[in-house]
Amino acid sequence: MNTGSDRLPRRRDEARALFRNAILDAAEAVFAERGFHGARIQDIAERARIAVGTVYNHFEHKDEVLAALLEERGEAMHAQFLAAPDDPRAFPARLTARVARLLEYVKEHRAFFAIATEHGVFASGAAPGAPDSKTKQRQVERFRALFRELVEEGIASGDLEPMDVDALVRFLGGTLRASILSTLAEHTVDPDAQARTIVDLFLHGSARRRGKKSK
Amino acid sequence: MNTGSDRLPRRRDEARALFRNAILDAAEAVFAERGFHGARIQDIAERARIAVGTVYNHFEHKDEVLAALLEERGEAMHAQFLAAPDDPRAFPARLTARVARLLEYVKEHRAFFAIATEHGVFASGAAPGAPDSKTKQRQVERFRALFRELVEEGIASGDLEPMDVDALVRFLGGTLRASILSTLAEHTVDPDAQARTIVDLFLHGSARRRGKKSK
Amino acid sequence: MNTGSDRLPRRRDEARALFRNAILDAAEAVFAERGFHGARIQDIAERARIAVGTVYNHFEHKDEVLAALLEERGEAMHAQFLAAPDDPRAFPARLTARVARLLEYVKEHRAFFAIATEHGVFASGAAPGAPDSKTKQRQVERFRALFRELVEEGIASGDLEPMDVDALVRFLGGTLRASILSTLAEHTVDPDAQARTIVDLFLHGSARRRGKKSK
Amino acid sequence: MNTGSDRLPRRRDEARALFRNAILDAAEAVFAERGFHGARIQDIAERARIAVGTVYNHFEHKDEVLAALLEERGEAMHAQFLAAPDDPRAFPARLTARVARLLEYVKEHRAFFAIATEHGVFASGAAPGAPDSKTKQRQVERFRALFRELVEEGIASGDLEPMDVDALVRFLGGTLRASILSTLAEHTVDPDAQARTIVDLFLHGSARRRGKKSK
DNA sequence: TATGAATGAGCATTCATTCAT
DNA sequence: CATGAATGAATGCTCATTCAT
Repeated sequence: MNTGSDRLPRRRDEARALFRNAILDAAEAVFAERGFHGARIQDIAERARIAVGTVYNHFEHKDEVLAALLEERGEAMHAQFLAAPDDPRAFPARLTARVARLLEYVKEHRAFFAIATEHGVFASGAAPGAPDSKTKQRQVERFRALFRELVEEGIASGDLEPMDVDALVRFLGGTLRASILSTLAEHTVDPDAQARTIVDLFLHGSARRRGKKSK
Repeated sequence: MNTGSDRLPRRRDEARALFRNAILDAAEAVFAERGFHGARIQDIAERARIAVGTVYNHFEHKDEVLAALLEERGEAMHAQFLAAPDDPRAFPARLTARVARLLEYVKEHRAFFAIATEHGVFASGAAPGAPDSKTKQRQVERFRALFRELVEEGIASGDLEPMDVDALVRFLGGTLRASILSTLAEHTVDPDAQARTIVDLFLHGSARRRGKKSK
Repeated sequence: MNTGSDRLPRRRDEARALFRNAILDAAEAVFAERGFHGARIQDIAERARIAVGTVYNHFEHKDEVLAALLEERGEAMHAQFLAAPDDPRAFPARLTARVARLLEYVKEHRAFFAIATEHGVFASGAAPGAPDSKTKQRQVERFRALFRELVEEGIASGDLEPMDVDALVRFLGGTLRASILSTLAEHTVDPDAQARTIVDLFLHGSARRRGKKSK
Repeated sequence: MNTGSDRLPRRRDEARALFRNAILDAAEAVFAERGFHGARIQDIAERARIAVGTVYNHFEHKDEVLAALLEERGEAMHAQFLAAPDDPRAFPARLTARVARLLEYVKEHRAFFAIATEHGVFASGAAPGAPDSKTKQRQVERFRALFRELVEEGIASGDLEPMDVDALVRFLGGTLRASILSTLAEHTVDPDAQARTIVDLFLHGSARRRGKKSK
């Protein structure tokens, strides 16, 4: 299954991937700390314990480091938010499950989430001045599409008010963004409980509930 | 009413204010377009049709230009969002009126709103790498306090669910931020209608309403 | 003797001279404190309690302020060092009297002396980078000429070794410069005593005197 | 003697030293020509035939270039002035030998001597406005200490008048400074002859010598 | 391929000088 | 003539990118 000839290339590829990943890890930390402009390639290289030149052996430009970061880590985050086979069928519970998974991802990648929102991945308001790569736009679209799908699903199932889809998408993005960002610093919150709160607000708002409804 | 002796000083002060304002106007546009780091003092000066040195006759540092912008324009925006004597008494209508005024302000100062949110005025998620002046922090606190007050008022009046105040504050901020940012590009929306939609989402969420309640 | 018509002009001239002097006084202090390059016209104006523009009503350039300073105050210092009618006839006593007068002048104009030496007035080694005006050169020459005259007088009278005049001039300048500069900070020294020490070193050097000669 | 493993580092260090030296050489010339403030990093870089950035790869600030210059070249000059094993024992001859060595050094480093004196290394009268680094102060102290030592030695041996040591130190510094500076431009003088003249003036002053003593 | 020094365009800031009031 | 704000050339320093080793 593994011929001798491809053993070396494979090793080589693994080595490349190792470097690449180390760079992205470092970039994640540094971009989150200082923002895109404040982060120097030098800083990233130092944090990755490699030389500046090496960064340029893996990425053409500083922009590309950011793009790759948003692309690859965004892909993972995106995957977490996708519906899973075992998710409940009912819309509210289903949404809650997905949000909980997202929160769990964020818990492990606080820095990345900060970067992602800074670059408008969650709810527009992009960072002006930062590079506006294709990749970045695509990632933004990707999440927007996911949200839209979700909202349409909710409308179809009769769980969401059949109103302007874009408005609902923004509402969902804004709610998630604000709630998650604020927990970036805290380390204690339980993802499931938080997810329930978020979804409850998204679904029923903040108005006083007289009857028995909620949850 | 205007003695001869103070005529000159008054003129001078007016001139100073004129320059200062021109700089802030230019900065508003340039910061919004390119972000803090991307904005060159040169750009701001050119846009204001003055010389670079003049900028420094009015502000000590680039940072200070941003701080003054957030301070002064933020003050105005803040004022719009304050309760007005003629506002309705009932919480929902009251909130709607205030949001509508805010929207009207934003309509005239799209660029500023973008900057304000980028710097975390509306809902944290500050821009890393940007200067973190006292002024800026104060402005952020200011809005947070206003939101908190509003939320507490709503809880007191029985219109809002008596839950974690911070969570509601974030929810409100996130909802406003997302909704308003998305309309920054559009020129057509009616502030009142938009305000109603926003407040409705904030109060009753996105869940399908079976009964007759909403409007 | 004083017709009505010239009264006003005279007053005007006096006013001009007042301003001019205030500027030079301020410049003396600021140049001494921060050096030519470090001194900003602004600083000088502030110290003189006038506006920057006013400095330019009296001097064309920054250079010219320095030049005027060296010229006018140098003239005064020069005058002190000139032989006076009452000076003793014998060369050593004569030299001592002149040096004592110089020291007295310096006592009152420490700042100026520092500037003068910085600009090579006493013993070359000019400050590179500082403007090299005609005036400045003239002032330098002036003192050099005075020293040369003095040395030649000493040789003629048989009191100085008839050696290379330039070498003696430098020796005299160097001895004066070093001795005076070091006393710039101290406030206690008696000019006469110091003058005697300086002249003694200049005349007889530092070698141990066995016999009875000195003084 | 030279293992393979250290060959590369050694080369690198050599390269670094080469650049560093080129920068210091250039700085020596430019500082001497235009003074500290007048010297632009650009000028130094151009003279060294390197890029501006390279200067900053070797020195943090402009100040540091000057400091390194004073430190390193000053060290060498200092070394020349130190007593050597072969120096004569008798004070006058000993001093003459040392001064001659100093003159020889200066002959090769005219520019540096000018800078050193400008910054007060030889006899106070520091350049106001120029940076006042630790290094610089140390270098000044260093020479002063050397002079003091020398003077004390002379007093101990009975060759110098047992008077105020500081006064003698200043006298020596002033004499050297003035004599050397004036020869900076000339290229012909014989160091030994000049040293004899200087020391003779320092020891016996400029007064006419009747007897047979001198030399 | 990793390294890290060299490069130089780019930018914030200063300050001598001008000029309308 | 005094004033002081406007001007813009000049300069120190940074940092993305290149490239010889």
